[in-house]
Amino acid sequence: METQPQANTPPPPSESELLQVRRDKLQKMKDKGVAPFGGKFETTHEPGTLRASFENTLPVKLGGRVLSRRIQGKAGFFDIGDFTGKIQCYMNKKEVGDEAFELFTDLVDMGDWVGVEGETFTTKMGEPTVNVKAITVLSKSLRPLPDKWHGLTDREQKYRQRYLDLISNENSRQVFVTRSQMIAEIRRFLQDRQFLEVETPMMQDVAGGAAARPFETFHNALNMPLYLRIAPELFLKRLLVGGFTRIFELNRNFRNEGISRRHNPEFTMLEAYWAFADFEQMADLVEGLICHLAEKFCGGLLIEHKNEAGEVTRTINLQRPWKRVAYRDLIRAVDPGWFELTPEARKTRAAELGVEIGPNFEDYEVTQHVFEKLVEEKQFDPMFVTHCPKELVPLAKQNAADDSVVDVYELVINGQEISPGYSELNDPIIQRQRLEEQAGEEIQKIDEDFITALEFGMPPAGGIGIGIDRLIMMLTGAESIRDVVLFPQLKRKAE
RNA sequence: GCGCGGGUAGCUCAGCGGUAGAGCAGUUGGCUUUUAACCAAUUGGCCGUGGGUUCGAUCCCCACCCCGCGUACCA
Repeated sequence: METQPQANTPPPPSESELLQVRRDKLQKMKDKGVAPFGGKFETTHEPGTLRASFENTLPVKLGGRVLSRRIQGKAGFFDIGDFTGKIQCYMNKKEVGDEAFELFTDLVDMGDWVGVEGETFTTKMGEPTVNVKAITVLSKSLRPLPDKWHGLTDREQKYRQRYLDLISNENSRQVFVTRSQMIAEIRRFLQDRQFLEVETPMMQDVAGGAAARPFETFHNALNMPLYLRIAPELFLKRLLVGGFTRIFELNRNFRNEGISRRHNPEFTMLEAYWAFADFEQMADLVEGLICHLAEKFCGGLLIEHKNEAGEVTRTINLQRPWKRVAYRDLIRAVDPGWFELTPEARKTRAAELGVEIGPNFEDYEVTQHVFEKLVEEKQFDPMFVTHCPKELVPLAKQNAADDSVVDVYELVINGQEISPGYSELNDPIIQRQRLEEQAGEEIQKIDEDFITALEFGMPPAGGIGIGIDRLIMMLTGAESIRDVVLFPQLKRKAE
């Protein structure tokens, strides 16, 4: 094969035409003395809120991004929007003058931020509109927006460039606004019940409070390794010891594990502790909280999940009271003779039931896998699974009548764990034994200072965790945790 | 890690051995109550990356990168 002559090699990559056109407009703005990147602009309204509580003949001043334009000769319509929604604007050449009108038609693009000042009116098509008297460029956009009709559908780009997703997809914007409002409401709900919000370390010497691999980092000045927390539990219990008898923390946890539809390496967890309460009261609290959120934000206790075509694919019924069933009863419903089998026979039986079992599984793990595959993943309406085997939950109190199980619930909704709740273990001697049994070889992972704190006396207490991301998924119908986390973790993409 | 699917214009998508297509966006005209505005014309591509096979590869084969779904591991 012959090599191409040098003269035929393509010219060096230049900016695409679309980008160049916008840079040219930027320069033209500067030439006309129009500042393309604006500054302070005092507003009276936001686009969405103005449209939602619209009145005619109202003088208004507001800012937003130009989302669409419909120009027809000597007049034109355009929509401006932000996280509150959008509103239509109208400009008439005769009213605003040639200069302002041509600035708008010639130099302002879809995607630019503008400030408008004018008076509201309703068009003959019935659309609430701002009749613009003056327009101010607040920020020139140098890149074109995604398709105005289809929005941004490429999953990778939605996650990597969330701002584009938020600009162009109404659903996505709504999910994150709702998420924010729900989290604010959770705080209000707990504060109304005299819970105190606290902050405990995210960088910990020993990553305790759950069974998960932590992220490791290093503090130079202290010359010591640190771990990002996998749970705040052990610090919150220290605060119970300190007399903070109703507390909660709502913030990020970090777990160095696989990523999936249900797992992001950093995720938001609520933990709350209520001294002198038990797991049953905590179940009542969680039931009340989630129903409150559903009624406030989802229009009731029937949560409909829809596919992209808008068809209802699942309805979750949150009507109270929620079922409360013992773990072992749920297993017996799958196989009545399960607990009469030998551990070896249980492995065989699990395989017969279609549950894959690893060769080194402990007996309780075999049962737990059967539970996860045949109970949890099939349970969509809320159910409190109570009295789990103690091996699964080393920080909870053993049941008074049967010390092989613990006084806990595991709330399952939408086929996944949403919230655990415990009667917290406050006996320091038993707590040490339980943690040692769990740690096995890795005994250095025991948080000795936590045990010391318990030895000073921790009040009996009920505790809960709520996986906020999964809760939001359930309430908004999102199928992936990435759709409720603004910037989910992705692999670096080579340039 | 393994399996399946995907990566083509700024965006949404066709094309699957024979000169790269459409809609939207953009550009140029026209249009003073439109709203996926409309009418006319038109610009725009390392067809994810690197190797093969072939006269010829966006298309077939191999490897790699990234994304999604499932599964396994971490537990």
